[in-house]
Amino acid sequence: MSVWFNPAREIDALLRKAATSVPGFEADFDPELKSSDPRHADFQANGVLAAAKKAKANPRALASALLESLRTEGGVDEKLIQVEIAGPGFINFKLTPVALGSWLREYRDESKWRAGAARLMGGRKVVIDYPSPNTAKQMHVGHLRPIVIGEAVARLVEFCGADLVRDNHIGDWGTNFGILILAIRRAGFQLDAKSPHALEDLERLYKEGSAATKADPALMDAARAELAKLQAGDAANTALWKEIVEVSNAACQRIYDQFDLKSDVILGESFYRDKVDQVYAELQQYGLAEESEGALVAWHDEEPRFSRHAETKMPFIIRKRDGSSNYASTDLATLLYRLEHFKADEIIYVTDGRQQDHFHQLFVTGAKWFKASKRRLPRLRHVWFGTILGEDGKAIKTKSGDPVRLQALIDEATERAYQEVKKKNPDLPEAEHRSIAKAIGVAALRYADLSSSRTMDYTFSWEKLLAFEGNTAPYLMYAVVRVRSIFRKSGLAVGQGEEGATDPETPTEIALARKLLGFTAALDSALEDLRPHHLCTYLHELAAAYGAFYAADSVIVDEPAVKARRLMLCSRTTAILEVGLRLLGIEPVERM
RNA sequence: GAGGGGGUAGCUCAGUUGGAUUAGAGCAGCAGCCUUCUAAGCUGCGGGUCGCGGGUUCGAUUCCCGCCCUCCUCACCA
Repeated sequence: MSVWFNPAREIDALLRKAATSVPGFEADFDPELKSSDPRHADFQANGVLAAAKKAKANPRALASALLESLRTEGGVDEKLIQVEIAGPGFINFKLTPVALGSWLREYRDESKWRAGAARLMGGRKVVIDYPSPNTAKQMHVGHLRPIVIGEAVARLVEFCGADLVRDNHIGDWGTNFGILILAIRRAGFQLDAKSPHALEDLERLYKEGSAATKADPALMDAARAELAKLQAGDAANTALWKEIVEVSNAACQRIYDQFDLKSDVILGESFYRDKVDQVYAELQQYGLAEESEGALVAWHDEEPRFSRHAETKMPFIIRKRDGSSNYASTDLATLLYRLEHFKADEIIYVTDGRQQDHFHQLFVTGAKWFKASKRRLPRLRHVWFGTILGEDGKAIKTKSGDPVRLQALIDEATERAYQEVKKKNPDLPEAEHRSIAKAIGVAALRYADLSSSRTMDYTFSWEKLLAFEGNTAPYLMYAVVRVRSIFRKSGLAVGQGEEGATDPETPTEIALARKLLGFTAALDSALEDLRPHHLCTYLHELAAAYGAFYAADSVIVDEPAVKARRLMLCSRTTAILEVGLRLLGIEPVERM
């Protein structure tokens, strides 16, 4: 018989079918099949308990009637799956070593898993918006998250079959430019885009401008006026703006390169400067926007918070009092562009959680607008993340204080990794020490950020971000290195030497094999809410299972069948670890 | 006030639609394991009334209600 790629799904279907001929089960019976504590079983069906309650029947009796029906219908092959009733009426399904072995022989490489995953998002056109920084600031540790989370989500979605456009929607058309231009003028500063200190100078000026406009409302108005001039096409401000953007983008690119981040398009807010008038016109035409205190705003009375009757007014401001555009204007224009130009089925925005209200209003406004104009509305998702906090427990900001720069963090991670690899593996050539250190350092940062739930805030700490032991990227990469070393020493390529492999036998072989089968479930749960930490958790468990196997069972042994099956386990382990690490944006290394 | 995040082991955090005698992991602590495939590793031990109080249920860290603590957002910043 053929081997099921996803046994849980097949068992679920069989139980539903079996239930149709058993009195006591309704037509919409859900077996509630889920993965189980491995001490009991691989999967357990809990649904009989709920059904028994409805039918006022004895759950265990109902469960055995269901199993009887399953058997008469052909049931499951008991050589592959053991079934038993347990506890108050759970049905346990345990995969036998025969089933595990068959699966491992059948589903052997990335192309098989990719094909399996493609059913999740295959054929969908998806635009993902990240890391979308504001311009004219140096990147600090707070900018780690949009880069790392955005990249992981993008790769995950792409792996699952989406036709993906990565759009870096940089913030290059907002009031921060008004502040910066004002500060430059006030300081009499001459910007030299070629100066190596250009960005530092801009950042210093921005900080000065930010403090000054905060202290003096008249200066804030002056800053807004500079922005209005820029948006109106003023030649001097436009020239200055161009230089600032150029300096800023070059600096960002140096960071992106180190994170292996590539955008398909960079369509910043300024790209939409000539597209906002249509937004104003249409929203007014459909009665979705109106004047309020001189600004053009959208209210959403059906939501108390965004209602015009709310105690604290919170309108969606789509055009400012002075006529200039803002975040909302350009985001609405961007929404339309992504529908018309990219034919997006889905748009994913990766930003800080403090923008939740903005996106809520954007999505509601967009939905009403597209409905009124008879346009198709893409699925809109805000993939938000928590804030990285400074030692003081407050969000890290450029405006105040002096946050750790992202480049400094990368450099420190690389240096620590370099010292470590030189100590652990002194015989490697210097160049390899350097390249391994770079890979491990950045990987450690990424994984540290990705491994906790993205909606959690966390406090910045060198110790946390640069850990190399335990549940860290180096631990996972190390598991890959140990597998590859075995193949290298045996003169085999990964994937070779497994002819005649028997089914897993020892407890550690069986535990590893079961963990390997869990890959697809891990993908599902990571994709569900676009939460990469589910993948991290899985990969750590897989690496741990490999660690136990590695310590308990020698691979290079004399008995050919044992050796073959252990090589097979090694090969599958490294293949899944490598695919999983790459989904997180981490490139494995051969040695470390 | 409204909306959102969080409150689980000394610390940092998992816990998928409520589920099974011991609620998991990493770090930190303690005790072991390198002449054989890389010890960035492996094995074991100790450590938790899952914020508090009710409710629903055969069963609640998970669902409902109330309360407490904490962080974030709330008119022209993005």
